[in-house]
Amino acid sequence: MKGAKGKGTAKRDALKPVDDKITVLVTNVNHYSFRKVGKRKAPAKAVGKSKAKGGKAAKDPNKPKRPPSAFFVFLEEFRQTFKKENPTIKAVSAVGKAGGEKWKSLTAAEKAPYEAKAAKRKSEYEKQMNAYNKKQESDVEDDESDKSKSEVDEESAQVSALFRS
DNA sequence: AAAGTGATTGTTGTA
DNA sequence: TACAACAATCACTTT
Repeated sequence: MKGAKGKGTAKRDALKPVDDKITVLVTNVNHYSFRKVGKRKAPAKAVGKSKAKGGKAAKDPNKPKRPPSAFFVFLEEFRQTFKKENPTIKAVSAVGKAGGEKWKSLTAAEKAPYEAKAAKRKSEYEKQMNAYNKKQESDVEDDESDKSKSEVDEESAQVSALFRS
């Protein structure tokens, strides 16, 4: 009975806390209203990672993944630091909590570099999406013999994008 | 063996 | 406009 998870079938958060901090910034923010005060996710979607069963959606290795937010960029670095100071702690939950707490303690100026990097990532994402969409159009139907040429051309574009930075 | 889970915040995509 | 879903990570859990 380790019962580490407890819920078991609970997808990601089922019922997340979010009850004490959110109210604060809601008052003045008219643009974005409430940040989803209450539940984050209701349906039980399989995320699409696996599935790979008779279906067709998902399972697109070429599909570019969403660009990491500034917080995630910060997390990448934070994880290393956290791991060094806490080599024994490897739980994602521990790093996530510590990272979130630290992130909030950072000032806008300190977040700036991370946001800049995130913006850059987004730029690349758009570029890759462009290539991905283009591929989709060509991929709908056609002869696979010509596909090789297309793939090579697209890869070159992506590689070039990476070098541009 | 391989996919899923947990925990964080931000951004993207969709209705 | 507002919400749902997903992005990385890694040991453990489940099928």
